[in-house]
Amino acid sequence: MSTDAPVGRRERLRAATVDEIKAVALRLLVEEGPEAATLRAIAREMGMTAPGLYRYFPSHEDLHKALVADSYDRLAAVLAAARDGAGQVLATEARMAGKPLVVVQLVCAAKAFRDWAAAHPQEFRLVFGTPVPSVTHNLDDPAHAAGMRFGAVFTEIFVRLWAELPFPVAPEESLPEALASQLRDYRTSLVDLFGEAAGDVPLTAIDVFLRAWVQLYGLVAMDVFNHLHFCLTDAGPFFETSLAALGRDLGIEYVPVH
Amino acid sequence: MSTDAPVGRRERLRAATVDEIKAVALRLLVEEGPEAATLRAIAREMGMTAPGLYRYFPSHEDLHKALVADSYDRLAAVLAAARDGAGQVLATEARMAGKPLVVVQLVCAAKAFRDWAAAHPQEFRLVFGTPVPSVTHNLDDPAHAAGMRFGAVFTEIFVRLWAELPFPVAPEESLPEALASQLRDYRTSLVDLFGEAAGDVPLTAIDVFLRAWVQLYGLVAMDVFNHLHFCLTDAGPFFETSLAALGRDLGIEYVPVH
DNA sequence: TCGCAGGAGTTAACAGTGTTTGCTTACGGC
DNA sequence: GCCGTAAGCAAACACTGTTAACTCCTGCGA
Repeated sequence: MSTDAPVGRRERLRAATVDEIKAVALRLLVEEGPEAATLRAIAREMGMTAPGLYRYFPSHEDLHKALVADSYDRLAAVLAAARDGAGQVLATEARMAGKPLVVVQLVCAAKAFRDWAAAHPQEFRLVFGTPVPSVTHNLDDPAHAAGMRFGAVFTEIFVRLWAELPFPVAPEESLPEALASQLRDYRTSLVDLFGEAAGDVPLTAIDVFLRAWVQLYGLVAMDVFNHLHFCLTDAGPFFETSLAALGRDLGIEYVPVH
Repeated sequence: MSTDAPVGRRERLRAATVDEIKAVALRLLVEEGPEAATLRAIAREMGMTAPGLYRYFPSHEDLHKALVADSYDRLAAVLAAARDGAGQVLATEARMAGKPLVVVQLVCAAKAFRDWAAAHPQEFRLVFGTPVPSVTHNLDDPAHAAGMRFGAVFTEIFVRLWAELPFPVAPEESLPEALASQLRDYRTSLVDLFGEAAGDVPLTAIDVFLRAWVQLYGLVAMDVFNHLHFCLTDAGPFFETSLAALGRDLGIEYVPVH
């Protein structure tokens, strides 16, 4: 987002310009479509010329990547806010009475994900659509790091869900070893992020959780990308029944929010 | 694909040129990436110049749409072939003994879908990735019609699955009316395609089936688009456990194929 | 306070894109 | 065999991302 503690006036002005470039680019991308966010259009909007932008971004693609990273971060913030608002929902909505907080948090985050996608389809495409040409998911890519921060919101809730409300799963031995070893590595990275509690989650539970995430992604992506048009005109109610089914897989009872 | 019964020599030559343009464009798109399939590059490859292509396609975007439609049709043909090969699988693979044919057909088709996506990632992007700018899914769009032909392979198997092996579902009344009405319309269109048998499928079963399709799409799309890289390096084994879970939802027992 | 290094921004240009216009050429149907 | 029309081309237009060379200004160090 913004750099930390710019020392001199020069750096401050520079950071402000970087932010303005990204803001204008995002506005063009959202309002006029992805192909409208050309360097010349962005520069024109800012009262300068295209080559000047190269003082701030080494290429158009790098600017694009910065927009992806920022969108990831905004989405992560929205999800975190929804999670943190779950307590309020739990306190005010009558039918929520007695629900475990972590369950309400998961439902709120899932709904916030869909709502964000519906409200910001262009940004959703930007982030979750076809990646740029054969994207080499470099670990030092800022967009990749931002993607991890986004995913952490869901996984953190899930780790807590398992700690508080474990659901019955098959024994780990039932998994093919080729999958088990991958999930073990993934679980190790979760321990680094969320502490020892993550180490207690069985691989089969992670398997179920990943499937839930795939389901959530698939549903929202097909909706935004118009791949559900062949059968549904409004995917909203279908999202409800899908959340309910998803809750059954996770051993929790789904209760509609809002 | 190819026109039906070209009368004169002129039309025959023309159809051959159209096919060559699409073949060259697809080859460039697959081998050099989507942005390499420019009109000039295609024309150069064919020993002609870019404006000449306008005799065959009114715009670059129309050529693109034709490629989408063709890819849909090729995929549909692959799925149909996998379905028709299920009898052979049933006869030769020992552990398949006693399985209902329709179940093997569904599994074969699902696996063929993933295998095709893995073998043709660029074509998968072409068809299932971010659609062209705010795609207006016109009913007269050939790509849309091809998409319906593709979907029909899965839905036909599903209608037959229900007729032969219905699984327990919740009563239709449990669905929110906003969803039920949409599913009713969709079921009516299925009756037009597959006959009266489709009319007997409960709306709740269609709800389950759609969710299965969303799961399948989400899994394959996330794999091709590299959105599973954060947790898996090879999505193959995860696809297996997902197919098993998917089978449970449909009340069938999953048996690995090949 | 002053001088200057270096950052910011410009113009001009290049190679590429999709697309249109006007032209020539060649060939299939009458 | 002629003719009309389809096929294809060269040139041009308005774009795109990107580079090079240049000017100007300004914030910083002495």
